[in-house]
Amino acid sequence: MPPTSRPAAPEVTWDQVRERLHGRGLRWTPQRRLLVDVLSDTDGHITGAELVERCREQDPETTPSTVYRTLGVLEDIGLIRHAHGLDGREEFHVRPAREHGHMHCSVCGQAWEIAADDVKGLLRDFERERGFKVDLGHLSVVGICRDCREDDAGQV
Amino acid sequence: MPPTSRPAAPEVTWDQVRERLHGRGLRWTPQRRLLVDVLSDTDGHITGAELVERCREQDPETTPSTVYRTLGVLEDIGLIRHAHGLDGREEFHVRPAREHGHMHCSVCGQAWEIAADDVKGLLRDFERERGFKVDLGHLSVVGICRDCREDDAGQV
DNA sequence: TTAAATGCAAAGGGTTTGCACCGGA
DNA sequence: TCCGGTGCAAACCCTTTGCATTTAA
Repeated sequence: MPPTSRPAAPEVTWDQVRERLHGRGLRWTPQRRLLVDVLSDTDGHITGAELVERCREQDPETTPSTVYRTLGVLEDIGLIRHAHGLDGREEFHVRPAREHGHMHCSVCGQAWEIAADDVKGLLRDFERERGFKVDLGHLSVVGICRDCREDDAGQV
Repeated sequence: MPPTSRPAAPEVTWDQVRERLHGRGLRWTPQRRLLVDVLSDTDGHITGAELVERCREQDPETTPSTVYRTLGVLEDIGLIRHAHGLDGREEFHVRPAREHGHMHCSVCGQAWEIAADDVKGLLRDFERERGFKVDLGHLSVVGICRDCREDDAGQV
């Protein structure tokens, strides 16, 4: 099972972002372009603060407020999603072709993706038994991964 | 399906907390007693800030630092656990006889408990296929509940 | 007696907001 | 032109920390 960072292969045609924005009467600015670029180089999850930092690497003028506001906009138009990491901070990720959740190891901090297929029983059961529509993109399962269990057998 | 707040029925003999603390060379103080009392009146999940507030209702002298430090201690000795709520904030809950996760509706904000039984397939699959030990107490499933789907059929 | 715990006040960190100015369309 | 976006700075909120003081055991 691969760690959270693997080769990108952006699912979204980023050139289309501009049009999606325009379609809603929103604007395409250099700052938004930069953020979109940074996001397109991201395949795993990344916090808002980290995005600010990466944008600053490209353009030191970047200000947090703009980044956070743009994140909101991008989420509104459905290009990114957020979930919550181990520490409870928001983590954004580029909305993939297939929605996925995350699996976090509380020992090593590594994270992996969870595909709908990996939890189809869960999705089905919640739907059937509770009428609850699980938001896969928001699902995060915390626990201890195989490696950490082996490294440190028999801990809480 | 009951909402998150239901009759208490504390699983833990709170009188024993004192002894657990003593057992570790830690102390039983009025402030800790108050927090433990407040916690024992809580069956769902509650944020640190809310705990501070509730303690203040009983004793306006309560200071946040003491509450947060005590929460850490109580978690260390295994009396409470924390997970992350919808907004990513830490939510503490009294460690129940049976560990459980939480199911949050992103529309109405209501939350329900998830028992091991409700997700036994998930626990088993992750164990078998990934060697991953899921931390049920940390599991939170976000989505849309039956009522909200009915109220507002056909929204994102 | 003495280490643990408290209270205060201040720092911290990420995120949000108000507001005047700027600039895509 | 005009409304959306930006940048700045300050506010916010919850949480953590340092340190002198208090207190449980």
